[in-house]
Amino acid sequence: MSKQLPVLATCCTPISEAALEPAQAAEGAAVFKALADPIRLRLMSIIASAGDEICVCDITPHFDVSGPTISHHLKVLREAGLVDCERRGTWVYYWPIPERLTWLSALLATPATATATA
Amino acid sequence: MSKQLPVLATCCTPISEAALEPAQAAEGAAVFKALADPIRLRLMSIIASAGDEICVCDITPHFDVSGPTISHHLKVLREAGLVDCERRGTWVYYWPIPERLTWLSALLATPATATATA
DNA sequence: ATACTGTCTAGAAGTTCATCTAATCAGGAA
DNA sequence: TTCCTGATTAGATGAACTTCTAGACAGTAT
Repeated sequence: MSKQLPVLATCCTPISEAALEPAQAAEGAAVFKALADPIRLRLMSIIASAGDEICVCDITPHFDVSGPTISHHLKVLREAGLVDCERRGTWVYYWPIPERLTWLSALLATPATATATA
Repeated sequence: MSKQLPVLATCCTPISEAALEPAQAAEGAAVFKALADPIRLRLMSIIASAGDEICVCDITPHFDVSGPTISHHLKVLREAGLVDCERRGTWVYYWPIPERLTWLSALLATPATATATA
């Protein structure tokens, strides 16, 4: 179930430091788009804060939308490289890819961010 | 030209640490949506890396789309609270609101982020 | 006042997106 | 095998988004 993705640089220059090249902007915007939905942002947060991994069956009850809709949103997060998953028996488990979040966080970092997170 | 916005908490719990409440998720997703477009992400980057402020007339030449399209995207960034602007004579100047970027960066922070930005 | 420049607003066209229902696939149990 | 449950895929619909052209507005200069 793993996806082949263009590998994002593991580190980057924050957007406040130098203007992004169009190609980098397209890459970054695609990942932000994956988080630009309330349900997907909550999904990401539930998965990322779950500790290790979490079963879809434990995710769905948090939401008021249909199962296929959750499945669709999980696919978007997967294709953005933010999470990955594996079927084990009847159930499918999801876990976060924290490098992706780290990369985004660094992209948005400002001089104040370093102080705030230090 | 300043906007009245619901004030985001200046600090926050990273999404990896605790699951976001629906209301927080809606708030965050709205800001991510503003950055989820290649042109807007480049605009944000150009404005944030300009030092102090920058004239629209110095922004437009970087892009291949029409003036009204740039104007529309700047409005989206403004309504997301990411930038603000002021007309001075013939020209309009934009500057970043770095607290907003700091907030987003902190929201996405992971344990690794603190190390990376420290 | 009139003309010119820089920027924004209004309205329209085409595209993308979120969501649903129905159907399909994967795996376990009888 | 056959049935049942968990999850995904397929297809359709209505809403939202991006972009354009045309027009309006703000300010300067002649």
